[in-house]
Amino acid sequence: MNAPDSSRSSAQSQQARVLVQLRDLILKGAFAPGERLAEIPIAERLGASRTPVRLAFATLEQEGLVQISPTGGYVMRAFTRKEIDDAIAVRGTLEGMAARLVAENGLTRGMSAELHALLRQGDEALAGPELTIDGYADYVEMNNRFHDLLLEFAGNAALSRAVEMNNHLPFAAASATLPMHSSTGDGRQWLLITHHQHRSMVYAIEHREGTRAQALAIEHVEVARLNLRSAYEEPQSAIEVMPAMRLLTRGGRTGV
Amino acid sequence: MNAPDSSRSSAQSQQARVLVQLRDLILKGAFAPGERLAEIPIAERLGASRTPVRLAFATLEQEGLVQISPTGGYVMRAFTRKEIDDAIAVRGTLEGMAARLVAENGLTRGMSAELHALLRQGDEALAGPELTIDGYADYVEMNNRFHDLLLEFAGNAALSRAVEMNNHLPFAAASATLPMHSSTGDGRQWLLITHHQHRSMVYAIEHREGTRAQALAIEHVEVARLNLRSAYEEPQSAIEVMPAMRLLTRGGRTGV
DNA sequence: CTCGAATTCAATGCATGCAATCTAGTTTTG
DNA sequence: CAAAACTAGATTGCATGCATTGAATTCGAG
Repeated sequence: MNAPDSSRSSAQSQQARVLVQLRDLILKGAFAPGERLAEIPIAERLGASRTPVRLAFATLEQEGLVQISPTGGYVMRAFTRKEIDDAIAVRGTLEGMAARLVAENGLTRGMSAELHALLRQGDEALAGPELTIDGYADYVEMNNRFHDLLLEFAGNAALSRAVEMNNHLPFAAASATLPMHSSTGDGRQWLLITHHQHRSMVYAIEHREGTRAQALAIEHVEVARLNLRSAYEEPQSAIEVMPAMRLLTRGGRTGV
Repeated sequence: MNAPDSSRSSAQSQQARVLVQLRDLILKGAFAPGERLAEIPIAERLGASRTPVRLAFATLEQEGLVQISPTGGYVMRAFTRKEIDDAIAVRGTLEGMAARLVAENGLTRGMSAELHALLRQGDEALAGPELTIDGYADYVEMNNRFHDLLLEFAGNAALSRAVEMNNHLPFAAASATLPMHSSTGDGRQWLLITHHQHRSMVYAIEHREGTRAQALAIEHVEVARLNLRSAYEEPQSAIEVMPAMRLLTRGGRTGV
């Protein structure tokens, strides 16, 4: 209706653009769990025809964000707390494997330098007595790169793919569970803890302590679980920072 | 134009049928690595229009079987030996996690009975002094169900999804690396070893020995790695049993 | 004879039309 | 008044047409 032909000048294909925008909409909680995802309204909303939308649906279904309706079409999925918890546990196992691999294979000088640069970046982000918004953003950015780098250094494509797939679920990614406590006072405390874990992991990796590096990576994701748990206790405040909280069901049911 | 509308009476959708058939074609080595996968010939070959084929491509690309060509369209992927090895290692880690979870959560009576039934089925398949074709098929069937059951008992949907995704890669699935030695004399030896590992895993799980169960599951996939390695040494005989061997590149390059 | 450039052909990406199917609303009957 | 059946509307699944873009072939020049 509103002729959204803005950003039509984007050089990439419709298919890629629709996929990204639709995934963003979903993760922003634009659709309620169980809601029918009709092709035509979404196509109009994104300024494309039904074909790229349908393509995007196929991908999003693989990613686990939408479900195929038995009657045809797609339906917004609901996520239980257990599912998110389980996905975080899977991430812990996979990142633990990555850390162990990196420790066993050893770091080149360049790799080590990159990791230490990220550690310093984290130091700076957490330097002051108070955590600023910019410092927080810097830390999140550093955190993402740290986790990506570990996977890259592990040199296992299947492992990277598995983590990437897992991270598509809401709240399962490394950065997803950090933001919720940024404004509260103890947010900095949590970041100091995770940052210390990062430093320990680098130390363990550099000293070829594979088992320790693995254990640290597994323990590392427990912070994400704790943060998610506390977000559950204050849903109304958490939903403002993380709109995808809408996708979580209260009870134990997957939206069927 | 030759209108292959056989099996058109299948009740399922074109999309699902094309996806399954195309995946089968790929895993049977119908396309050479790097080969351009044109929509029209494939659509004609499968008796559908280009639309379902395109949909299937999107899914297969998520599964990692085909690549998007930078110029547009899709290209058959090549797999290096390292990629397969890495995928098997990932499966080991994930199945190790599953075994540990089952051990920690405990088995119900029914679960235990199911596992023991599979163990007995394996005993019978390997009973005779010689391994028959039927016995081999029974063992493969049992093996698949064993691994599926462990994942199911783990009760972690994200974990199941990760394994499922990983298994889409050729040779990465649990059953994929068993068949190659069926005809040779030492095939039975290998199956006896893996069967013993199954039994040990069930024992460890029943006794809540999570770490042992995990270690056994990780070690379990090493047999798959060894089998894959020996298949490399006799490529011409292996390619007859496993046509997907064609998809493996000799050198270290991914088909680019 | 070889290399380069222009042209022609084919294939993709996307939009849309059409038939089958599901949904919702309304009417009718017990 | 309630429940079931029928009808009308809308939506999906699929096929296909069209324009744009990449690839290959052929022609020409050095």
